[in-house]
Amino acid sequence: MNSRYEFAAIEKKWRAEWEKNPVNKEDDKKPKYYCLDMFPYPSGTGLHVGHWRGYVLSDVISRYKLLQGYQILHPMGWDAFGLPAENYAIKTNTHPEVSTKANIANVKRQLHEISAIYDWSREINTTDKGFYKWTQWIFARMFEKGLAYEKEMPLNWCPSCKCVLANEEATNGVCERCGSQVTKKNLRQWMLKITNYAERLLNDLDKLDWPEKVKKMQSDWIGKSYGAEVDFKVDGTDKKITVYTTRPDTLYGATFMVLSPEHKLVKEITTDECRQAVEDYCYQASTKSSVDRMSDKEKTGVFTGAYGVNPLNNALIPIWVADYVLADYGTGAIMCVPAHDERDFEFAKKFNLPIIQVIKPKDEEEKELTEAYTGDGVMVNSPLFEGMTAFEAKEKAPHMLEEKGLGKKTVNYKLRDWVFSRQRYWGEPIPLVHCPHCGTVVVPDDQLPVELPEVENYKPTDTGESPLAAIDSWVNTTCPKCGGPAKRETNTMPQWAGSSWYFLRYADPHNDKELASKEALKKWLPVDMYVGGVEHAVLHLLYARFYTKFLYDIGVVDFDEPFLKLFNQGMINKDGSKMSKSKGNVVSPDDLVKKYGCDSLRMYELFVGPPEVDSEWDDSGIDGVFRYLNRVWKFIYTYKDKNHAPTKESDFVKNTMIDQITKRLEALTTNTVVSGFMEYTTKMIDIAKAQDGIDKSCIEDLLILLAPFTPHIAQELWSDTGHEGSIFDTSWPKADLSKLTVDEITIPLQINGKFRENLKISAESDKETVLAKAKEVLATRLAGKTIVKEIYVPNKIVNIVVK
RNA sequence: GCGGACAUGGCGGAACUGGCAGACGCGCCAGACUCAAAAUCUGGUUAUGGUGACAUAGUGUGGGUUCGAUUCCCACUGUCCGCACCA
Repeated sequence: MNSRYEFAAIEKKWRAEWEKNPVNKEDDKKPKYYCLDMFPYPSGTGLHVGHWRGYVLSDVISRYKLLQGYQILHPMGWDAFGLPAENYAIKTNTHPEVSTKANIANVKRQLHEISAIYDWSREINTTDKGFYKWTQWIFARMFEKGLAYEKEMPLNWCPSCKCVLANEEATNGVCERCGSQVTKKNLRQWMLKITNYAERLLNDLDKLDWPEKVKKMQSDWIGKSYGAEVDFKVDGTDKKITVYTTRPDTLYGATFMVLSPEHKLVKEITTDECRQAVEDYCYQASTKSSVDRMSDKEKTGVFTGAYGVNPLNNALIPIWVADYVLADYGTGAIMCVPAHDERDFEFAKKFNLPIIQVIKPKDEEEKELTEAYTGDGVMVNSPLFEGMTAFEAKEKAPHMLEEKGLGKKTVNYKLRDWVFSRQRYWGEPIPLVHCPHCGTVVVPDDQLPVELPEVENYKPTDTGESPLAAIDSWVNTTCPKCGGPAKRETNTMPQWAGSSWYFLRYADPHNDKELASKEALKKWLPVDMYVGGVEHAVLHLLYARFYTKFLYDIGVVDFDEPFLKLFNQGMINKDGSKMSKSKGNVVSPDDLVKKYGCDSLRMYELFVGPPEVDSEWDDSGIDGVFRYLNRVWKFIYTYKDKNHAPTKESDFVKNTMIDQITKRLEALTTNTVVSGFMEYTTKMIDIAKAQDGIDKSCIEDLLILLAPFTPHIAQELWSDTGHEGSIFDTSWPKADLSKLTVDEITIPLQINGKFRENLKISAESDKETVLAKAKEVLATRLAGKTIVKEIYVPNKIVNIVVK
């Protein structure tokens, strides 16, 4: 054993050994633990220290569970289809297939530097034919079950990516990928009925051990609301307008109605005098981008000339058209109660429409409203709800209206169906064929995968058509049903398609008969721990849950939630902002590994701050853990042959260390795990120095505890201290709690809540003894004062209250 | 606008269910070793006053509950995040 910690040689040696003999072996006698990272998209810029954070954490968890006697599935793969990969290819003028391959090679090299226990025999790649065959297979099942449908509607269109976007990809009216402003384009697209699953996606959140923040984001995104649909007759016609409202209690306060510009009754009810203005308005609304439409501060709108009839009191109220009403939520039409809704209030003020108050705030005089009142209160001017409070009426109104045949109780969701087709080359072809006789026909399973053809020109077009549409030899095919000439669907799937189910494939990655065998799925799934960034809270994580529930429904899997526990690691910032190439603040792990070694960097990644919180990267901080590992090396080098019988002291330190490290690791507060290592190692070294030797088991347990964090040095020292084989074949030590008791305790003494002295006293002392001793110690400070109260919290504190 | 999270030394951060604030690390200062430097080791490091043991103040601001508050409650300020006309 060398007296110096030669990390480079040690790490090289053990990495080679572990490549030959992986420490993680399958053993069906053991319980399973599936620890998964959100698989990366193979980016051209490679990994930085921020990426390491999550990968190190999941590896530490995997190795810890391994030592606890589990068989571990800890796989890695590539999310390689989709816009990021394709945009990178276009930018560098390389075919996406070529650039993706090169990027994977580079990122894979970097991942090896982490020395994680990935099972590379299970590596997957969403762009492999053997993989996307099953991505298509799942789509085919959805199509058969009626969950995939085609619809023409105004969609989010990114002019830079030249592609439609799902709602989840266009939050704030900005393209999730490139940051361009999203416009609207009327297109015929494939949709997935994720809304069929809205209720289950919402309710089952309760089952999940996920960060509350992510659950809340999902439930807000699903956006369930309770209310009523109410029918308003259009005066002088036989038509009726159905509105959705969450405040049916305020029905008597409705003074006008608003239809969205896209509402199909707009044309039919508009009077001739108003027709020109309404048509102009609707045309303008249709050309506005969603950003413009949202960012308009002033409300706009036009009167249709028609009137609706309030079903409760037959009052005639004007019907307007305004773009603040969304076509695709509720019924696309609303009743407006300006007295009790902020938006309606603003609109009424601007267009001088009447305001009728139907809720009187409690303990307040009636006065003219200067803003909408949305709180609770007493119902007024509302015969049907006489004597109720507003919130009471809100509860009861849907039912009351239903009984009267004026409306019905309704539930609405903000969640929209998932726009599933993309006008891009680099994605899974949608396995459908359009036949002039048979209509849209799904490609039979035995003809899957529908392969992505190799093309010269993969760049997106401006027409809203995929580049695939230009390849006649690929587009023209025969109908699987009638054998006649037919055309292939030319859109591809969005980048989320593969990642919505990839975690299943790891269980059985080479299966060409099924997406994964029943046995393999039963053995490994669901995922026990999922580690990744919070940016996928409503994208990938929602889609993956939807896919899993669908596969559960058709009997492919026997669980309906894919990820039991989710951990979101925080971002690592540099100089106060997110690392990015353009800011030039990217810290590469490669250099740090060279300078300090993999073990030091792993440990520092965990030490830099609480893992769920964003942290600031400081290069000099790694010196601390590097020094620590050198201290460990020197400690063991010095004392490995100086065994000393266990003492009360050494037992106490050893067992507190085991107890604390385990507790802190279970809580995933890894920064305190590392500080614990430093603290307890120092204490051990002090003991060893004092008695010139140390109980061998102290060293052994320290090394096993260190193994998940710094595997190379732990293994090297394990071998150097005369142990055969892998340290990962040992097991995680258990603290002997009986060794944690002490004879003498130190109790802080306070006077009036302020710390004054410490009292050392036998741990068995009773209250009287402690208080008597305490007063003795504090005697000079208590002289001349009157004791009002004496407080003793056993083993914690003494507080004497004086006047 | 609505909703959520957070606020502790020069810096990153500890403090379990209310009980010695500042663990651990970085940085800095001093000392040891050295011809010297690096590395390493030892000690110090919230502020103010004092040679000193010690005293006083102190966890964004103002209040409250309590013997005792970084921790609980109320109001405010600031930072970050999510949603954003969802009727």
